[in-house]
Amino acid sequence: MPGLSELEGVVVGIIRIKEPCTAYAVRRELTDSPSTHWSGSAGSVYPLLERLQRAGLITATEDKADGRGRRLLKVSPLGRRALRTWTLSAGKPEVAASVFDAVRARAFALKKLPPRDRERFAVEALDALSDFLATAKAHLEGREGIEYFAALGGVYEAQARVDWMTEFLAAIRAGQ
Amino acid sequence: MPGLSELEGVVVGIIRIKEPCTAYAVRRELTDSPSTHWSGSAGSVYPLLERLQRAGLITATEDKADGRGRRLLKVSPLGRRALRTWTLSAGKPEVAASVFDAVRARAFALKKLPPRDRERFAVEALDALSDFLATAKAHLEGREGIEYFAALGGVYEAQARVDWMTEFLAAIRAGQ
DNA sequence: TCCATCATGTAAACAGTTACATGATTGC
DNA sequence: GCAATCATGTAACTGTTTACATGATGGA
Repeated sequence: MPGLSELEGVVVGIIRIKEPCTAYAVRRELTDSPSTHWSGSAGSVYPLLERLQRAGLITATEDKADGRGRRLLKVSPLGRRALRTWTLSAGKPEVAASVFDAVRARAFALKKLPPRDRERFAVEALDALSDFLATAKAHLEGREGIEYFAALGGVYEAQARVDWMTEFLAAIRAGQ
Repeated sequence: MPGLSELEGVVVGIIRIKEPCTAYAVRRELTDSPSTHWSGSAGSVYPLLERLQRAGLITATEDKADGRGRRLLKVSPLGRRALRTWTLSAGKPEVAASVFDAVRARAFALKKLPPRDRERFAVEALDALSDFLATAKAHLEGREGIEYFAALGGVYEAQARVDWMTEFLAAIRAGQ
C-alpha cells in the first residue's frame, strides 16, 4: 500500500473534519479555498471518492428516502490510520519541499524582458498578491484552535509574497 | 491558442535564459530546484519539448557530428511573445492564487489527532522546514539581478513557513 | 414560478509520473 | 578501465481537467 496521494490526503482530511458530509460539501471546501491548486471539480472528486470507498478508507450511507440521492460520507478506522500516517509525513524533506508559487515561477522570465515590462509585472503582481492576502485573512474568520493556526500559515505565506514583491518592485525601480 | 500552461511557461522561460541549451540542461534546472513540484523527469520534458517545437515556440539544431546526439534549443520569436504573455499574466487573480504547500495541507488534519501527535507533527515539520529554508538560501548563491530577486521569493516564503510552524508549535505546547 | 444552489455523476482528452532503455563523454 | 554524469528517448499508468448531463430543494 503506497500511502495516500496529495489530493487523497486532503479529501480524507476534509471528510474526517466534517463527517458526516456529502461529496458536494467536500467539493465546496476545495473550491472555496483561497488556493486554486485543486479545482474541486466533479470529475476529480467523484472518481476519487469511489476509489477511497473501494479501498475501504471511507464509507457512504445509501438513503433511498433522500430525494436528492444524498450520500453521507464517513472515514473508516482504516482511513483514519491512513490519514494519520499521511499527516505525520509532514516531517519528510520531500513533503516540506513540495511547494509551488505561480507568480514566482514567472518572475524568473523577467530577466529577458525590458524595464517597462518588469515594472508592469511587479506593480500588477503586487496588486494581485495584496488581494490574495486579504482573501487569506478573510479565510481566518470564524476559525479557532488548530483550524485557525493551519489557515494562519496561508496568511504568513501570502504576507511573505507581498513583502517579497514590494522589495522586488523597489529593486526594479532602482534599475535592477 | 490557449496560452502556455504552467510547466510550458517554466520550460520556455528556462530555455530563454539559458539558450542555446540542451533538453538535459532544462531537466537539470527543474530537478535542482529546491521545490519538488516538477519532477523534471525525461518523460515529462521530452514530450513537452516536442509539443513546443511542433507549435513553433522553440527550435532545435540537428548536429550529426555530435556523438551524443545533442540538440541545442532556442526560443523562437513566436515563443518569446508567448513567454512574455505568460510572464505578464502574474497580475491575474487566479495566478496569484495558484499556490500549494504540502505541509499546510496536512496541518488541517491535526484537529482530529491527539496532542502528542500534534506536537510530533510540529517538531518534525519545523525541522524539515528549517532544512528547506537553508536549501532555499543556498540557492541564492551566485545569483544576481532579477534572478537573485526571483529566487529570493523562495527564501521569503520558506522563512514564513518556519515562522508559522514555530508559532504553531508554541500554540500546541500551550495546549491548543 | 423561477433561479440559485445543492447534489449527483460520466466521457474524452491531456498532462505528468515512474520505470525502463540505450549510449557517449569526462575525469580520476 | 571505470564510474559518474551527460544526453537522448519510450511505454504504461494514473490522475485531473473541462465539458457535458440530469434532477431536487429552498427561498424570493
